[in-house]
Amino acid sequence: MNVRTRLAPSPTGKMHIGTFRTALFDYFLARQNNGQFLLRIEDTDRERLVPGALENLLEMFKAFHIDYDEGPVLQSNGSIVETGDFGPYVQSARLDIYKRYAEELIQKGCAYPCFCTVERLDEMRKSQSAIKQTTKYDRKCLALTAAEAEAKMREYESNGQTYVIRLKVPEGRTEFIDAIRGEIIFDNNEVDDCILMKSDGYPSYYLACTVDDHLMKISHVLRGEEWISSTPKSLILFAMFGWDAPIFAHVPLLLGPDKKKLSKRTGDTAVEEYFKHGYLPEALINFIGTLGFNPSADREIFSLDELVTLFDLNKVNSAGAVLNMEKLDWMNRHYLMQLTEDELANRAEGFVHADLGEIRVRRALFVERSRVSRLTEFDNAIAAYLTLPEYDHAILIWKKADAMDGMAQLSRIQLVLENISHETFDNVSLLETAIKEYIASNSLQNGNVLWPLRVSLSGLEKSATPFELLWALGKEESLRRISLAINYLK
RNA sequence: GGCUCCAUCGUCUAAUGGUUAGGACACGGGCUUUUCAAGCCUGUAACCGGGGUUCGACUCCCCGUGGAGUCACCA
Repeated sequence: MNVRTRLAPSPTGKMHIGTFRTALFDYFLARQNNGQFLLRIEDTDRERLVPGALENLLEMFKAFHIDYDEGPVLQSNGSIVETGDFGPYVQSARLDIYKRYAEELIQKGCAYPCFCTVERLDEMRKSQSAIKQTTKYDRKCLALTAAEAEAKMREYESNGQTYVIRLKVPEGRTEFIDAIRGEIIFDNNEVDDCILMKSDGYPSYYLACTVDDHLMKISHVLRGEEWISSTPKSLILFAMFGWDAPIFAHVPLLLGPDKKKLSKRTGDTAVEEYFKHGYLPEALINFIGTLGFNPSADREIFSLDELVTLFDLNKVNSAGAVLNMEKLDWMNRHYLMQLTEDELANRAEGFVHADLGEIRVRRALFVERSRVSRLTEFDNAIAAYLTLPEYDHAILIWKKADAMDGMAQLSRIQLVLENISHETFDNVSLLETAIKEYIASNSLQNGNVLWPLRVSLSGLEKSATPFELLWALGKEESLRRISLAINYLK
């Protein structure tokens, strides 16, 4: 079987983190099987369309470097073009197709026009729920004979009135094997005669999605658990058309701390927000991609490529997953630690207000990366490197020494550092070796030398090691700060 | 409320009938160390309940309980 997966979002807002997780699974499955992963835009709800939503979606794919084989692609000049042989991939451009299939269904007696007003439908549902019944269409318009229905359709069309087309759900039951959950059975009595064609001429999700999944030869439908209860409608449609249904796999929900479907009230839902908070794409892929799916018993860190080879639909969990933000922070820190000086400077762009071309800034970022979790924290973390320290007597003096000793130690180390070459200053471990040798050969205590040195450089009670500070600040700036501290103690 | 799904440490999870129920985050302790991180070692902490099936159940079945999703001319 040629594996073809698809992500079918509707452009009603910024890309949702749950959508991204589904996209990841789609991607894993397609890539692992040398199949295709496609993007289809389901924009049939004209009222909920949000300008820029499509662009945001495509930008997020770019930001993650997740590529798909077919669908709309954002060009560098901002325009959108489609690739693939099964287009158009935007549903609003496929209206004639859906219309044709809706007519076929009416011909076959599998669908019928409905002329009920929204007011009547509201009333109907109200009285149904009043007596604790399942709310579903009462089939009033199904009582019309084919001829009556035909005549009424013509009448409505001629005087500009609108009507909808409904699915005529057959008797019996619908069952399917969910690739993640196993057998799921619905009694068709529970399935509503849902609308297939809306009064504005656009198809509903049920019709459009089913038709497109067939026409685009989708082999696996991966989607959120919230879709389980609508699956019978899709299956009924596939059967009516005489098409083979794809494999359905309902992935578990992403939950907020309240264990309910993630919502804006309890956490960030837009992928973009996570980028804004300073999370790295590789960390996000690792974190989200292993939520509800774990490839190993004793490993946490996986690259995108590793997840592609290790992914297994059978091993995807059924239960929802609460987002553990502390773990995301930990993972992000892990990936931050993997970056080289140059990479780090690149990633920090847009997050750090200092000049990233400056060597001191780049080194400061590199030194501080183990002390931050997210890119947004760097601005604060490197502040001490950019402005001259303001000393505090109590901090500058080591607990086991006094001001006299502190000043003496600083004066001595200042002389030592002056004689250390710029080459040595460019290498943290050489610097460390040189200073430790000086301490050892003069029978000094580490604390007596290192503590005031470190504080003279950073001005802080807690900071990176003096060796890292010297390396990041450079010889001249370091000596300048030491002099400053000596003067402060005088 | 109807229907459907789900149920292992606080959280993410491993275990596919036989384990002292493993790992990770977070938390506690220790090592390292001039401080803070990082790193390394280590501790606390879980099979929702009740019945079966079986020589043996976290694992399979049933019934409860709890949680969630869904019931639109939204997807």
